[in-house]
Amino acid sequence: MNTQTFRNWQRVQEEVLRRIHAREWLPGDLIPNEADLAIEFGCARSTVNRALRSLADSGLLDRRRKAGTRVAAEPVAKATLNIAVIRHEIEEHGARYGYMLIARSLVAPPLHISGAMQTQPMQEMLHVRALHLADETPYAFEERWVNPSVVPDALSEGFEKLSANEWLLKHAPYTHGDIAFSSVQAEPEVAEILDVPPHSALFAIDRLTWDNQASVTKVCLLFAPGYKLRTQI
Amino acid sequence: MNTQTFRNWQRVQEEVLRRIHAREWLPGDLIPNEADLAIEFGCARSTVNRALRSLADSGLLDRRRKAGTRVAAEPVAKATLNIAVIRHEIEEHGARYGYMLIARSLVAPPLHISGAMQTQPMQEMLHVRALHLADETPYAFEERWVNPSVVPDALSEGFEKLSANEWLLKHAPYTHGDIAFSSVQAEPEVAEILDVPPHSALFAIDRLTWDNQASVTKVCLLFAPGYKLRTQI
DNA sequence: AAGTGGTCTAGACCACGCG
DNA sequence: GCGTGGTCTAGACCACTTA
Repeated sequence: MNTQTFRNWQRVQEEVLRRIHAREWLPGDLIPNEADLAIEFGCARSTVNRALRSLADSGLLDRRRKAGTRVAAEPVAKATLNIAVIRHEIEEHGARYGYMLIARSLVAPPLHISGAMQTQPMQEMLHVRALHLADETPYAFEERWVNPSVVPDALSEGFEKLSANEWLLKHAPYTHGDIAFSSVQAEPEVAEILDVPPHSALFAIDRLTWDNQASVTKVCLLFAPGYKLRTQI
Repeated sequence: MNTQTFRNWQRVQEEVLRRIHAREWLPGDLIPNEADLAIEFGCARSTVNRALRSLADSGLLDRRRKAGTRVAAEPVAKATLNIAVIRHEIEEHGARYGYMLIARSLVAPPLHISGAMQTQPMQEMLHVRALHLADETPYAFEERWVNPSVVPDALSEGFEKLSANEWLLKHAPYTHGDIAFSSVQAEPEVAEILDVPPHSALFAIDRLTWDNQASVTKVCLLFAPGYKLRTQI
């Protein structure tokens, strides 16, 4: 029944992709329903369903009950970024990872931090500043706020050898988070830490994670010039 | 059989998520196999399979035949970015979209372009430079190379009113692409176009798309300071 | 060798949302 | 109303990988 011995739904998917790409089915076109395609491909409807659902997830198809399945008029490219631990990212490039703690304190945060994290303005938070290095060269500066009422164990962790970046991933589960990528000019202090000229263009990743309704941690990572975040679409 | 009338697999998924999050199942732990979970949840194995497969896709579970399913020791956060047409991005923010063509020519590209696009060095390519505006303010500078042997129709398109960004999405299908995000200093010429101080930190998106083995287009988008690319994890 | 997840099937019921 | 996709089931076979 299969022309290959396995992954029949991928065969279906590839054939559908081929038809879209060969412009047999044009953007906006209604394609045959699942039952008809199942007959055509000689497989069960659920196999067709899996193939089409997967393509709809990637944005190439628009599916609506009763209205049927259409080729997306303007496919939205979806790029999936893997946000790994910085140590792994560096080691994957074949470089030697280094870590330096710059500061660690328990203080009341600035208002824009307590505001974003929705904590009481006077509540003390754990503040950690650290540097990640690749082959002894500054790679990324990390500035982080940790909510101690959600992660009390963090108070007894010095972050001297193990980065907060890595410690939190193992000890502080989160349910969801917001992430933003941007470009910023290096302030003099950060420029010195990263050993780059003042006002260099740095790649910034801002991340705020939540454990249900409570904020876990807010981090800003500033990457030295030359950093690129890559992926495929 | 369902406690809600629909989406039973999501109930299973949420219960598994709850157990991971409540640390009933710790990172690295082996969880019960599909058949046992199906009995426990009173549903078919394929329902459990869908729930667990979906969690494995998001990086929270590691699944291997015979070895079973484990809670990921270090969940890799996967951020999905929707790379939309710039016009839509601006209009979604409630701003008025504007477009200005700066230059359009057919020339032999620099070597690093023909190299990346794997075209013959002397082969002429369509070169387009344009500006996207939000509420009359420069938003992003677009510099693009289009492979005319893959998209011949582009030669008869002036890109005076409709941006290449938008035109290509409708007229030039692609099978895959590479994308990179980085931070760059504005060169004087670009700074003037974007109306920002020289050496401003710009957010850059580099994209190279392919139609099977042939490169379709290579584009560099430079966003004015303040731009942020946001998503959820 | 044996247990696990990956896939497929044939059939079923139903939520949704066009018309 | 009714066609469509969304989901679920019970069962089956098999690829993979570890023990």
